[in-house]
Formats: sequence, C-alpha cells, structure tokens
Amino acid sequence: MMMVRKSKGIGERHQKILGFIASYQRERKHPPSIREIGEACDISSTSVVNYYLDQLEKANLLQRDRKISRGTRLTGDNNPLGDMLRVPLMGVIQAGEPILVPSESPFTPEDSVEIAMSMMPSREKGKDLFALQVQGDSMIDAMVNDGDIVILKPAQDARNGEMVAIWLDERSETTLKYYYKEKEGYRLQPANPAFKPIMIKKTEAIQIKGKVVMVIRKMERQAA
Amino acid sequence: MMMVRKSKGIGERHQKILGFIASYQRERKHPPSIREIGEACDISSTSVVNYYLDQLEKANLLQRDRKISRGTRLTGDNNPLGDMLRVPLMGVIQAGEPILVPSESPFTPEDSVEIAMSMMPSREKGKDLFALQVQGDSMIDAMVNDGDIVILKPAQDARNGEMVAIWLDERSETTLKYYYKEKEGYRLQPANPAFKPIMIKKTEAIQIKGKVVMVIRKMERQAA
DNA sequence: CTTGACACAGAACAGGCGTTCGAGTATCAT
DNA sequence: ATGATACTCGAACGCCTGTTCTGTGTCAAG
Repeated sequence: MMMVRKSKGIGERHQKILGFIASYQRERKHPPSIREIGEACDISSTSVVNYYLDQLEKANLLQRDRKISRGTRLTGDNNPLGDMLRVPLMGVIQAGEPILVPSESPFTPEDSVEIAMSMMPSREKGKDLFALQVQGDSMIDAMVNDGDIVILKPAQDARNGEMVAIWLDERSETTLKYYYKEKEGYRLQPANPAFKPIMIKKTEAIQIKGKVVMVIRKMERQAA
Repeated sequence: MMMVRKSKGIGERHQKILGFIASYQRERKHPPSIREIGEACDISSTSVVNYYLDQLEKANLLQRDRKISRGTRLTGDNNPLGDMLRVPLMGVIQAGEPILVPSESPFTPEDSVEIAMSMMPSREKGKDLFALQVQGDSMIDAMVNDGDIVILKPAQDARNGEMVAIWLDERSETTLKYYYKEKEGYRLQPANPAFKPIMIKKTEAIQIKGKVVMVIRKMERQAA
C-alpha cells in the first residue's frame, strides 16, 4: 500500500480535508462530522481523520470544539463563512426626488446587499441601516457615480464632517455632502475638491435624511 | 403554571430561540444542539425545543437537517453567516509609484478585506483577487477618493469598457481608467465626465496591472 | 361541562459522533 | 538489519443528540 510520506508540514491529504470542510460548510451551513470527512476524503477510519484533524489544529489551520458534534471550524483566513450584515436595498436615490427612509417607505425591500461586519466603519453595526442605488450623474461632486450603492444610517442631524444625505427644500433635490454647521447656517462640502461648497442660510429648510456609512461600486463593463 | 398562549404566529419564545441560534452561531461558528437551545431559553425539555423548532421551520424561519447533530440553520435573512471572500490588502496605490500585484510583491498581506460573495460582480469570484488602499487625491478623475479601497483582479490585458489599473511608463504613474483600444492606440477614459480622456500612442509602453472589480469607501468622519 | 387545540415536561430509545486503543505497514536514517 | 517515524485500519466505548411517546395543565369554543 502506497503512502505519501510528505515529511512534515501540510500534505495533499491535509489540503483535501481543508477543502472539503470549506465546501461542506458553504453548502450545509454547518461543519461536517468526522465520519463525513473520512468518507469524502477516502479515509476509512475515523481515527485517521482525527489524526489529521489534530495535525491541522496544531498547524493552526482549524479549531476543534472537543467532545462536541461537528465541532471543527476553519481558522480565520480559511473560513469561508463570516459575520455579515444584510442591509435592505430600499430603492434608488436621484436628484430631484426625495429619498425614502425605511420608516416612510411603504414597500418591502425587494433586494438586499450583504456587507461583512468587519468592513463596517466605526461601530455603525446597527440593525437599521439601509441601502440605496444611485441613479444618474447628479452625485459626481460627492464622488458617487451612477449605479453606486450607498449605505445609509437614518439620522435627523449630524456632526461636523459627516457625510449626509440631505434634502434641500429650496432646490427640491437630494444630495450627498459633507456637513458643517457654521455661524451663518450650514456649509455643504462636496467630496470632490474641484467643486465649491454650498452655503445654506439658517432660514432655508433642510432635512437630513441619514448619514452615509459606506459607498460601494461594482465595476461591470461600461458602455461606450 | 403560566403559559403564554400567544395564539398563532411567532411569539416571544420563538424570537428568543431565533436570537439564541444566531448569536450562538456567530460565536461558535456552528449551530447549537437542541439541548443547548433549551438550556439557553429556559426550556426544560428537548421535546419542547423540538416542538418550537418545527414551528419555526414551518414558518420558514429556519431549516433543519433531520437526524443530524446540530443541523439547524437560520434561513437567508436571519442567517448572520454567509459566504464571503477574503481579499488580501496588498498595500497602497498612489500616483508616481507602480503598484505591486501579488506575484511581484514580497510581503505578506498584513490585513485583508472581506467581501460578501453575493456582492461580487460578474463571476469574478476567483481566488486571486487583491485589494489596494488608495492614497492621495490622484484618482479623483476615476471617482476614487483618498482612502478608498479598490478590489482588483490581476490581468495583463483588458476588453473595451473595463476599468483597469494601468502603469504609464511615460508618465511614471499608476492610474485607474476605463480602457478602450482604438486604431491609433489606446484611449483611457476617466470615470468622471468632467475630465478628458488620455490618448496613448501605440508606441508608448503601457502595462495593464489588473481590472478593477469593486471600489469600497468607508465613510469615517472627515477632517476640516 | 366537554372537547380539542395548545404549551409544556419527562423519560426512554436509537443512532450519531468524538475518542481511544491495539495493531499493522511503509519509508527512511543509522 | 533495526529502530524511529509517519501513516493507516478496525473496533469498541460512551457521551451527545435528535426523535418519539405518554401525560398534564390551560384556555377558548361549542
């Protein structure tokens, strides 16, 4: 009977086991049992699987909850599963139309976007985030492109330097700007330094709709 | 003995179970057993847990792998765990310096960014993606801001309309542009329509480093 | 009051599953 | 050769776990 004898370190067998655990977990959403690993990797004895699992644990490639059924989990980098936030995509945001924040909007989010917890800024991990898809080029001064997805956190006011989604009554449009409260009123600063800030007098009515938490742009191929 | 009698539908008990499974899964990376659920939710009998679990399954809030240990998993929207891609953050990209694609770069990625599989465009779900953090304002014509994270896929050539990271020998700089091959040479189109395209003659040397797959901007508070 | 759906407890069963142990085989350095 | 090391097998032990069955108290409808 041929045995591989790969000296020390991680061999082909180890790799196969790691791969199987990953794909199993991806499909079934729970770890495989020792016997399932054995079956998938052509190992006829549970003790052999255990043997390899121990090595993989020593190599810091996975962790085991001893004595617990299906207690193997891949360590950080290999683990395909992680905490994510599901943010409802509530519709579109475009110039000339007010945006709908979740409480005002009547419709169920058809779709949603998934964001890794680890990617969320500050500790904005609240459950009340929502997402909007930008339509049109009206937000280019905010460095936000047509098709971009903006993640928002509902808010009625903001602190200086935060980017907010704001509704301007006088202009009848929604815009994304950095917000600064000043003596005379408000200064709304575009993200793109090539554009000048908008000064708003205290007398004008503005409505902060939410803080921009994140912007995501998927690059599909572009026309023309 | 008081019993809640919440008529039909999902009651407080159901909610508690759902919450427990979610947090358990988040912490331990595998589903809880029936007995563990019972203990956490003050249910003294496994049969009662089973009873609720069946209801929750009928309500389509979770799925059960019958006969399998720890075979309960939350359905889509409730499931905090999902497939994600771990993309190594290989360093920074800035004007005036060539970017390092993984094969060329000697250093291990100190950090990495996690992207939900569901967010990946086209079927760019390859394992060879890498990420770079933009430093400086030199990419504003590509609608990419200082601090943004760009996800790249290594490539030596591109199709028309794809956004690429490209090294221009003559200018000694890296830039992000939409790529178009034309008769005379190449047209590199900025994402921002306010900027003019760069025309490159065939005689000039260009090196495509990768295709831009995604751009992510985390909005922390901004200075000034 | 009876009836039946509903919520719950407890116990017992059977199979799932991790663990352990004894033993065997191949490869390699000495 | 010989022992050390790496690897494999099969079986058995015993806890873990899902399942099932019987029984009890509560509450609303008939």
